[in-house]
Amino acid sequence: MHDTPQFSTRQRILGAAEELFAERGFAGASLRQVTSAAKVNLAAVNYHFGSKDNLIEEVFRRRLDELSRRRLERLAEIADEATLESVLDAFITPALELSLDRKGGSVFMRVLARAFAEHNTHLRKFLSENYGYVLKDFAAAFANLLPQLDKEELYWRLDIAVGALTYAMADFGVIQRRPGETERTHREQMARHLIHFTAAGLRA
Amino acid sequence: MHDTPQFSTRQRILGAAEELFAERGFAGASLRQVTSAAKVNLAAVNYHFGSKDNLIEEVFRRRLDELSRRRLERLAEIADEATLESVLDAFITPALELSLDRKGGSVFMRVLARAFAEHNTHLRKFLSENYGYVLKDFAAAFANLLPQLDKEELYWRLDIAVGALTYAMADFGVIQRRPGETERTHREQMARHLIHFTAAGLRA
DNA sequence: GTCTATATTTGGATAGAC
DNA sequence: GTCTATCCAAATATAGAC
Repeated sequence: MHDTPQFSTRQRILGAAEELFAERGFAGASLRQVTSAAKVNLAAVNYHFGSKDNLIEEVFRRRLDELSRRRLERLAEIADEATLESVLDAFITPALELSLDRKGGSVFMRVLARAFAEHNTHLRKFLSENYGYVLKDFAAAFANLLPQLDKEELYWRLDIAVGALTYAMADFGVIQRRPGETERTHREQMARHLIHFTAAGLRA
Repeated sequence: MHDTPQFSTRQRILGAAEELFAERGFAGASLRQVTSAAKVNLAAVNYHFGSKDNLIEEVFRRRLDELSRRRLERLAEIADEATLESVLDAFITPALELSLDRKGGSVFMRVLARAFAEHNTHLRKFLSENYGYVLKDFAAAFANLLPQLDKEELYWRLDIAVGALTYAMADFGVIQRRPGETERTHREQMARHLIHFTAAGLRA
């Protein structure tokens, strides 16, 4: 009888890659570091993913498919009673839940923030082509709620808001809670403050 | 008679490194790419800076010494008539001016944003040890202007504000202006919107 | 201060046995 | 699907001539 690993080789690679990409960046984390952390053989990456670039895309796909679905689901649910706060909540809460529920989910928000900070053409194209519709739908929802703003003014504020959200949510994966506070409480507070702050900025 | 380069080898290396670090990250940009772009010999980096890590630190030092000085100068100037808007202006305008005046200054704001996105221990320590006092002084100014907020509430909002500012100012170095608009006008508008948005979020 | 040449390490990727 | 062994390109860094 031999060990039955809890996660498949493929899943272990994705998990280790996620963690190392968050910590050292896509260029900074080598495949050797990834396979070593995942406790799999170096050759396994190329067998399962073909190349490092494909591995990077898979790291995103694994989380973003579901995250996008849940964000749009929630946006649809609150359509009748949409406020700036409820729309922001529809965007933020699924990310918060991901960061709390899933092993590695919290780390992923940092990977996502890196992808935005990197102006890597290839990566941005991949994300925009596959998940750009989510941001578009949310932008439309905000436009409806802020009819007093002209198109240009709205553009500016959403740009700033997206930056603030991306940056703040990256910290879902950083431990900086005060003693006595649980991870969950800390992040829920963060989400609450983030909604409050951003809504005020948008309707300023 | 041979060419007299307008900038010294050292300066050319710093300029090329700044640009490539902004575009590809610290790990993503190799010294070969840097020296090639700077049109200097590969060995020149080690001669002038000793190592890649030292080069990275010098890229920051070259801009941050003056930027920090100007930010604090401006903060002192408006001390008597401090408002959220004027304090935010004291933080943002020197960065805006850097991005407009200096060759490569606009690119540097992207490098700075990368440094924040990277949770690189060594780099964060260097920045915090050498320039942390600037953020501390600004935090104190904000605390004075927001006496109704308890310490924790203030902490949250400043955290979110710093993220929004960092992220948005990185785009000082990205060309996305509309046709007919000058670079300067575009960035001045960005700064104006950023102050408006962030002030509203802080006093929400 | 700047060059050529090179030492040394590390990177991504693959071939072929099992 | 997973391993060992290896190829080859690219990385940082240095030695030594000029």
